[in-house]
Amino acid sequence: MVYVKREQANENREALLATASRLFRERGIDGVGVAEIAREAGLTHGALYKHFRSKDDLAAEAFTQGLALSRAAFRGEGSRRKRSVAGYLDYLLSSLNRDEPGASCPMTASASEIGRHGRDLSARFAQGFQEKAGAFEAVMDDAIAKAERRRLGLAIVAAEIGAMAAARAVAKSDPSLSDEILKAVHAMLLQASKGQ
Amino acid sequence: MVYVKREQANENREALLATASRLFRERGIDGVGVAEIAREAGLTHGALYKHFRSKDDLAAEAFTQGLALSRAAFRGEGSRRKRSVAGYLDYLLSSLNRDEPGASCPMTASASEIGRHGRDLSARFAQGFQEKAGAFEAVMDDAIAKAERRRLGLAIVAAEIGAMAAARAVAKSDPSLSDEILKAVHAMLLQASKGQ
DNA sequence: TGTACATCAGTGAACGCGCGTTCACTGATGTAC
DNA sequence: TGTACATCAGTGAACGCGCGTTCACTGATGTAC
Repeated sequence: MVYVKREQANENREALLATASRLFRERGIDGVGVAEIAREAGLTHGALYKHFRSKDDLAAEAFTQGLALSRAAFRGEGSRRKRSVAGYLDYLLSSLNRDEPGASCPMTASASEIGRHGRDLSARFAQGFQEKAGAFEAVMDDAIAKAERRRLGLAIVAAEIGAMAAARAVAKSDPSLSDEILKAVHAMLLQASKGQ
Repeated sequence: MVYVKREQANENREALLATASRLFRERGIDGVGVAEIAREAGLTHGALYKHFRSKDDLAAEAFTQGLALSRAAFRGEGSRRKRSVAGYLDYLLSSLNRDEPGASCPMTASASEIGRHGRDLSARFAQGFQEKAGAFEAVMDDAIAKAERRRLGLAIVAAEIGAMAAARAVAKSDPSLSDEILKAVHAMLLQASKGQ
């Protein structure tokens, strides 16, 4: 494995990104070491530094990669899920999503950590946030004023992030409260998305 | 400082709790070491283990202590802030609150981390969450059905947590987006709290 | 197409460092009589 | 109230461990002629 073709090297890089992305979402950036990431990707930690300048760099790239994957899933590419506010909320606020943080949106999984890291991660979060809000705007009723749709898009995404974080936080001790939170936010956001 | 009266020992314990609570909110539980906490509280790390069984134990106690303090501030004890949904939201979703995570609600500061720690922290979070939701229920219009008030209370608190996490996440790279998020969620929640 | 050689992904030992936790020790504090 | 002694908060050295990062080395891969 020491001497690899370019193609193989690219695959290794992708494996590092995918592994890092998953583990960071599951256990937090501070909760996972580079050695473990490299090992799970089938490499040694030394190789990791041939692909990324630092753990912070890896975290930033992994965040963006996770965003891209979860965006594709969210928009329902290849699925028959309805592209509507209700359809999006059904997906985002499901218990399935709650129970698999490693496969879910990195913004949702790491919300309260991002502010403690560098400007780079912050900018990537901001980008992802606006895109997700834009997806909601795009499926809202045209009768709602543009500025109001923008406001609602931002608020819905923020609320969805909070709902998932809270639902995950209480899941271990109070599963029924966890479900209740998801349903309560779902109902409130669906109502709010119709405008006043 | 080695030989202290009971009273002094209690003060030291409180200092450890207050320091831990602040630092955990500012940098995350995984982001702060016990040595630093003890040092900032004016003790050595050895002393910390006379007051708490482990770092996890300290984290749980610090979380509850932070909850109690922030609850008092939130409910506006000793202030002339209005006890209403609008008054609560003004306070919780302010840029002041955003910029001082070390003094704000521990649920908001650590939302996405709690799910990765033990059942104990989860239960404390759940308790704090329900209390905060209850405070909102208590100031909502009586005309709204009880079950609906409960639903709204939970949804509002979840959304508020998400709004603050998102606002903090983007603050470093896009301060105006950060403000926009806080305002958007404020408007949406105020509207929602009036019932349909 | 063949040859000569720079590039480069990957290895694994090593770096210094800080982590959470334990422990022997100290002697003032607090208690029991 | 005085005395004898167990308790107990705090110290600081030490534990093993994992952290992020660096580096000398390897030799197949890819390129330049």
